[in-house]
Amino acid sequence: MTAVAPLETETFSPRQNAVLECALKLLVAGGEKALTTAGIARAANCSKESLYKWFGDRDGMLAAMIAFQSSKVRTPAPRHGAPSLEDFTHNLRTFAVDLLTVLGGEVSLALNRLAIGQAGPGNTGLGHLLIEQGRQPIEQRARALLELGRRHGYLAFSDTRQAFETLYGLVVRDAHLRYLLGDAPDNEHELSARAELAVDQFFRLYGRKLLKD
Amino acid sequence: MTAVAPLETETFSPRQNAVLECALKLLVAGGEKALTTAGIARAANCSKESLYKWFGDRDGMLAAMIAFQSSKVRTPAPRHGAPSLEDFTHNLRTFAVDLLTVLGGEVSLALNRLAIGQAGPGNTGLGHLLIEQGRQPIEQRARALLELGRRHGYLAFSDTRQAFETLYGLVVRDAHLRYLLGDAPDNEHELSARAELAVDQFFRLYGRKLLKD
DNA sequence: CACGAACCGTACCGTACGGTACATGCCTTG
DNA sequence: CAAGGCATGTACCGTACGGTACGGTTCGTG
Repeated sequence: MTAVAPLETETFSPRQNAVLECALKLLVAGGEKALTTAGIARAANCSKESLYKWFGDRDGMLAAMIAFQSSKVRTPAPRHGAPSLEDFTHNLRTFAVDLLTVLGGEVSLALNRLAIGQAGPGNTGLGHLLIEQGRQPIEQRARALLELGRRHGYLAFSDTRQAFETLYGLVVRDAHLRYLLGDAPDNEHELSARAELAVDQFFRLYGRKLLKD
Repeated sequence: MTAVAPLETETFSPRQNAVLECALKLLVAGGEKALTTAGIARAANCSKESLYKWFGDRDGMLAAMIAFQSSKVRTPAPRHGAPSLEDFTHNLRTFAVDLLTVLGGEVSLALNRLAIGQAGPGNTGLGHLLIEQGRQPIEQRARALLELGRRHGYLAFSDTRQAFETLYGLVVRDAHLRYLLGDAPDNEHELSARAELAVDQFFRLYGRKLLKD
């Protein structure tokens, strides 16, 4: 099919991007019930007919919103070279804080709530889309980071996926679900404290014994 | 307030329980969109008027469903006494498997999807209810288990909450969210393997060095 | 300038839902 | 047996949404 598509920035026109941005704002502000076609058209100063012309139907609109949001996020590649143990630890902590920040972000929460609310026995489309577009980049970045640490002798593991999932669990715990259910996200101080503790625990599980005593 | 209420099975009449059971079945089968008042009345052979008489409105119905479901779950208290290390390890693994099984259960997933879909900027009612009714018992059971292990010298920690959250993260990882988004739950074999690994990791973080070499 | 494409705003249609009202029937109670 | 409460089932109402159709406007193009 479209296996040769080289750039994913061209999936939508600027006008459509603006409309999707408005739709995201609406979703964040009022949840799924506030995301009506009429509401989007009114907020974006466009006609419903254009919405249906561009996105097909409401589900296409939701999928487009997910794709658009994921296209906005650039996953910063960790600068390679030869990081010291301190650098690498700092990288891990930064990743942990970034992860918690992203998961607690308004737009991410709204889209996750949307996909989860839609998910049912048969409706796995949005969910899988969200996993693909939102989760995979994070996992790729984390796996690259972990393997970098292994190459430099700071970490020891055989299964990258297992190591990543452990790190994810230590960092996120049940925070994501609490956020989704409406709990107020933690402040920046708690966030970094959690990240530090999680990375510390992760090193005790997967770090080579380069740490003091 | 009702601190002396010995039995919480009396919150709803048997007839109402049957209706709630039907409503849960509908929710599990078809998601939130299938949970209409007319549908519930038809499936339960009752009238809409009775529904509104018993539960007030639709939100009251949802809250009653959560309360009813949580009232069905009995948290088995770990048998006290003096467990050996093997017993205690087995208890932890059982807890881990139970936790994953509960979180992956159809009813739990459906209710969580419902509450998450409803959750928004102001709508935190159902979410908090779900946290209180569904989460607290599990946490209490786990904390009791952890402190039992500490009393017997198998574990060493100062902050029970921190230890519990670590155990939770190691056991659950991102499984709950994947379930919620529509991923098929893991089979029993994967489940117990995950539980075993998680408990092993937890011992390496919080266990006294009673493990071999 | 003339033409056409794209788009906006609005009006419209069918449907489906939450909630209410009412008529019928069952079952307890005096 | 009579009467009243309680539940069922159906019909009904207002509303709001997804989706479509249409007239008017803007803008690029030959």
